[in-house]
Amino acid sequence: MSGSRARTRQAIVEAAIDLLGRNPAASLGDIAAAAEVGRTTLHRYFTDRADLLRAVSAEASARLERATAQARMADGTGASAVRRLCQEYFDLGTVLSIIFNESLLSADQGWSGAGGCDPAFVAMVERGHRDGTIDPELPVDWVQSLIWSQLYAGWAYRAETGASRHDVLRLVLRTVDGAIAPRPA
Amino acid sequence: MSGSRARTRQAIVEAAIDLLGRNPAASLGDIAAAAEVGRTTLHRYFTDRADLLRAVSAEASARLERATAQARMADGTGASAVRRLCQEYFDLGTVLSIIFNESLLSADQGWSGAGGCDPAFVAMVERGHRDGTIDPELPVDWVQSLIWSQLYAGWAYRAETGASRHDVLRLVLRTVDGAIAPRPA
DNA sequence: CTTGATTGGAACATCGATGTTCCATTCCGG
DNA sequence: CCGGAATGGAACATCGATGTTCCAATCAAG
Repeated sequence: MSGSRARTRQAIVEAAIDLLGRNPAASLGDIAAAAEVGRTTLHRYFTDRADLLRAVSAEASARLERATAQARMADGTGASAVRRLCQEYFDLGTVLSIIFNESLLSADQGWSGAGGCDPAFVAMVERGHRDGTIDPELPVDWVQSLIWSQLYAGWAYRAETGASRHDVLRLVLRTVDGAIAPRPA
Repeated sequence: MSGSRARTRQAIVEAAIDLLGRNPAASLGDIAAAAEVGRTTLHRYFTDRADLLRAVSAEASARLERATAQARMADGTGASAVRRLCQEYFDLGTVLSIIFNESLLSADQGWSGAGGCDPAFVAMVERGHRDGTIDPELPVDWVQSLIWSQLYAGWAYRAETGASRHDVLRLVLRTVDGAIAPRPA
């Protein structure tokens, strides 16, 4: 039945996001095991490893886009929008790693990772430059790189230290705020 | 002759640091090619892949230690010492990735990556907490994670944008300074 | 020049990951 | 209950990375 197929497929994609986020070289066998399906079943849904990767990438992009929309980058001061964006991205977890690694391989998406293309993001940071809430010395690209690296660092920090979600989010926001703040000097 | 052997060995280790830093799954064949030696020769110097990894790890640790000593973490204010440390680490390049990935696998070294053990580092940050140059709300572990992530981000940023060493170092230092500065509020 | 050291290449066996095929079992709606 | 859909496991072929062996070519010092 079609409902069952959809559920199985989703379970595989989710297991793949989890494992591939931690280790991009995870084997299909491990992914199948994590999804609690046979390796045969996995191949029944995704002919190739590449096929699975495409599905994972699509799911990750969808989640990223949802979080992005949620952040309303066009509202408020530049810095407050950056803060909201960090909050929304924070819970993406291993999806961040997926997007991050993916951007190094296929420069297909109009977004993220590499050349910092997303016009809404550029607009947000440049607005911050003008309204005095983001250090004008920091290029847009750099701010993007800063956000990604801090979100990743926060995720890793949490995994290492076992700190609470709330505490780590607090640290990330405080750090990013301080980093992008214009200098008094 | 012994001089030749040492030179060949060093060339292999250096090529390995370069390739493995970019891609931890690089094949021995690629590494041999990058070192401009035959794969046979590589195996003559390092029986295992594990054997080569040990040598790479040792070399990376040595370079890291040299840079650490150079930074004189005990001198000056906490923040100024952090700044010096970033400067010294900045040129380590792919060595940073090696150390970073390594720390996730083998928690043997008394240093770096994971639990932030190095007593000199702890002393430096706590000094900064006391002398008012480092935000006391940021745990020592977090400052360490911040430094690593920014150095890595800086390296990646440079590779992506082609910005000059000097400009990227400037961005890294400015960002870390701002991030660890105590908040006026 | 001669000799031992060093190297590169070819061939081979092994191993794990991958992808495919086939069959038995289980699940679920009609 | 029945029949098709969905699943899991076993077996097999393939492929790339790895590690080993052997031999010919080259280098470098005496």
